[in-house]
Amino acid sequence: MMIGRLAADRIERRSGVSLWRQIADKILHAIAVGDFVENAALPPEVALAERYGVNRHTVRSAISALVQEGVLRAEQGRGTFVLSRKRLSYPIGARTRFSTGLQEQTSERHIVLLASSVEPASQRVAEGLGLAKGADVIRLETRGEADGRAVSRAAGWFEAKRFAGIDAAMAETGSITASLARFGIDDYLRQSTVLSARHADAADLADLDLQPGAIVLVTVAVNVTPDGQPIQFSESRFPAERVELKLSAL
Amino acid sequence: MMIGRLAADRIERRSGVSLWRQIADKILHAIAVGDFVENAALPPEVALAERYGVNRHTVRSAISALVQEGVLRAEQGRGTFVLSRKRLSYPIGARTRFSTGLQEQTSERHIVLLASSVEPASQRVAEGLGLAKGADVIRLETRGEADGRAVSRAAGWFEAKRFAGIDAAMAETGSITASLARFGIDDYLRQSTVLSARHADAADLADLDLQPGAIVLVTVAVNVTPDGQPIQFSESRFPAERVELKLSAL
DNA sequence: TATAGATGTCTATATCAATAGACAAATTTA
DNA sequence: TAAATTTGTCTATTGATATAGACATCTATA
Repeated sequence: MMIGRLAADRIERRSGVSLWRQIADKILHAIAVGDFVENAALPPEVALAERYGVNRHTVRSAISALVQEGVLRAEQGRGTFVLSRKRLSYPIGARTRFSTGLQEQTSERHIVLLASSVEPASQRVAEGLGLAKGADVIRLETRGEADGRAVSRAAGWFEAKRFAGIDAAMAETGSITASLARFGIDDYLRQSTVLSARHADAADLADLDLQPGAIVLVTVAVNVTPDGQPIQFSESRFPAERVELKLSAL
Repeated sequence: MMIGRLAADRIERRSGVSLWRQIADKILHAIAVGDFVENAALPPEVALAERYGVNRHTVRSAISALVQEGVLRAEQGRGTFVLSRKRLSYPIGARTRFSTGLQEQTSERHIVLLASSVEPASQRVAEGLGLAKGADVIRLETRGEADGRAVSRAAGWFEAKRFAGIDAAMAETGSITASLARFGIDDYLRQSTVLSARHADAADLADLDLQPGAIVLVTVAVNVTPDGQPIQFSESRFPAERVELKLSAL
């Protein structure tokens, strides 16, 4: 049998994605995988240019974008250095909680409530929560942050009748778990999670402080009480360059 | 409290991703989400141009790329029609199997063995399988296809000593489950799954028949026997435009 | 059979992306 | 201190990307 060929470090031209963007992505990937080590210097520009088969100026465009993003720092005469940390590993399982899973990887994390509103349930929200379409639901828009970096952006929907005032509780406690506890929910489980990925749109870019072209992981999930009552429908977006999802307790 | 603003259907300029590529991605997304319906006509080019705030010719570039990909069909004088099907929902859970989960969504699916080889275990493979680094492992390179479309591309590693000949079994049966059965493994469980997403690299583009700029979901997983012995370490890539991952039995 | 509405083709122009080469400026090393 | 290495800046050229407008061609419909 033949031996599978290794994936070449090559670049696609005329693809609608500029070479400098592709190379920036490769450098990000190399950092995430550990090929380029934190606090160490990247190979010099001429070496990278040869490695990727492009002009040195093209490599410089990629590097300058990553400097802009805060991933690299260039020093004239010395080299270009990796600043960025490794990706966080966000656990997803039966008892997915924001804070708990990141405890060991970060020194600080919290959830910010960006906005809240009452609205009629859309088709999918109604289905997820087992309500009639159009029933009143409360929507909470939140951002998760860890060590000063945005790591998630989520919308959560709750039945308005049952959870009236959860927006205030969330604003006060900064925790979904603590807010639900005020409504007598001491425990809840992840019933289902659907996962996809796409390019960040304009809203993601602003919310998660990303650069155009970035990728977001998207989860759509339903949380239920231990006896199976749906209590929360949510859609979360994670910046793929900063977060990987670790599916646990399967 | 303020009401969260809706994500605008807007476009990023000077991002390294050309406008036509971004619009092609948006159209793909709209199809996947059901905004543009299968077999129906897209809005006319001038309407799309206005909607996305670009020139009609830019929309035409996006459409012509998708026609090239086989997603759309343009007919002069009539309109542009959606050919592509919805995304498959690939289940991931304790008993993740390729064929079983896609049965109800597809009329035909199978796994192709592309290549196999014996190699020394890398650090992560050795860790995953609980072997010493450098121990001989068998690598199987496979592609999953459903209704004639590539839906996954995977590399699987098995301990060479214990599973000698699994490459031949795989070539013959076209099934990991059936091949493992020949070695006395009647059941196995998904122990862990780590998920990430990135832009498709050159290898992905060729293997999964994607266009540059496409996104792939990547899972790294370990399968174990019911009593916890690791038997398979795998890295799978799924084209995000064709597949979403449904995490079940959490 | 006109006419409106849709895609297809052409020309022209401005800007972005990529390559090429030369040299400056800062830092490290011999 | 001199040389080598590395990032920074500049000019120039080519091709891809995006906009703009005019008009052709095909289809469905009033």
